[in-house]
Amino acid sequence: MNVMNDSPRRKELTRQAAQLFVQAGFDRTTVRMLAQEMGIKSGSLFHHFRDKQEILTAVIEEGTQNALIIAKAALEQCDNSAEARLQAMARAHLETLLTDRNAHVVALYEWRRLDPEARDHLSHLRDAYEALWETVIDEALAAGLIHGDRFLVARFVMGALNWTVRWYDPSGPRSPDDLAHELVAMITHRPV
Amino acid sequence: MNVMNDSPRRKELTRQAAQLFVQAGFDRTTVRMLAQEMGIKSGSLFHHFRDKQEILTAVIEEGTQNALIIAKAALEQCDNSAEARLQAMARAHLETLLTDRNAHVVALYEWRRLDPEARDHLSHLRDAYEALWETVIDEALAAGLIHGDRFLVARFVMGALNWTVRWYDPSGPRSPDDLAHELVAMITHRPV
DNA sequence: GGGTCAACCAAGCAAGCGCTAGTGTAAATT
DNA sequence: AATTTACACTAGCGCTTGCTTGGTTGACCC
Repeated sequence: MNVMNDSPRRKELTRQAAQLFVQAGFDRTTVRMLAQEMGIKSGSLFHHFRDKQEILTAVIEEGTQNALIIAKAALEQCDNSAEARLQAMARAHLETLLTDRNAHVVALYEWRRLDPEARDHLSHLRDAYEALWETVIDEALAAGLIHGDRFLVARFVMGALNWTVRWYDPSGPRSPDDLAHELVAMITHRPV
Repeated sequence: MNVMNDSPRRKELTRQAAQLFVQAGFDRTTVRMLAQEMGIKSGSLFHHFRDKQEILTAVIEEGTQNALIIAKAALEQCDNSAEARLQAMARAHLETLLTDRNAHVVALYEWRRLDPEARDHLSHLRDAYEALWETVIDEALAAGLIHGDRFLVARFVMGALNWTVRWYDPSGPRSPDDLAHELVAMITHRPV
């Protein structure tokens, strides 16, 4: 076994693992399947990852970290109005859900497969992301753009967005920007 | 092996299976675990179910059918206004999510473990349920209560509701009725 | 030009998996 | 009284699983 560095090789392997985890689910993806997809033998896998669990952790960590980066960038670039920031967050969320789709689907469906330590570590990453949302929601509430409980609104909105991985078809007529706009319009009490 | 009747015994076994599926996930729940929970030996399990897959199907079918029944009853009992019907649906949805929580969590997380035939059969049940939602949403649109695309609104709302299984704590201060009210208020452009 | 090291392989172990075959038995049915 | 039915048991087959072991390869370093 090896150290748990983040070599470029390992990053590529993580990307491929994500794809298989989406297709078959974590439990049904065997180390032999993973190895074959990576073009190596199953034994060699354990040179890069301590065990199968660590591959799952790597996949989810990668996706969550990207989401955080994209969301922060989106907030820095957009206008300062509460509505613009709300929409920027929604769009960023949907875009990550698309570009890192595999990783996020894995995070949504296989979270419970993480062992307690990994779950604890990744929870902090996710909390940092959700904190961004709550900030933006607070601003929208303060601006009178939306009403209600900040906790509930944040969770309703994230639920609506995360659910899109179930039905959204990227090759369809609707763009992520489109969806973000519709969602913001739906919850906005002051039409613009 | 036996016929696939719906004896009371089988119903009870299905309920217990749902619990284990939630705790460990379908793939990690072994037939030996199921049997032990049911107080029998693993071989005896196959007297009641053709195979492990059929247990999963039974769990999901049970939950979905209940959701349909409860939603229909809620719509029949409530006022005729678009808003009352919208809220009745939301509340019914949240109540099923609570009373049949195990079955619904399984449906949400283990849907992909179903074989094609079972998935096809259960899809129709689910479609019937979602059709109820679209009717109610259409009425709300016609009444000017909400705006936007019926398809998108329906999916956003169901996403927000289904996401509650991730964070909602039934022992907390908020009732399902409470949540339903907040959700309807959030998407309603004409405050009441 | 000996040493180091990441990367890989071949072979296989121990455990656990879903499921089957064959049998026993008490209650219900004829 | 004879037969069927429902439900449970024991024993284990055949297979797959995650992971380990011991060793090879080739690129780079002083």
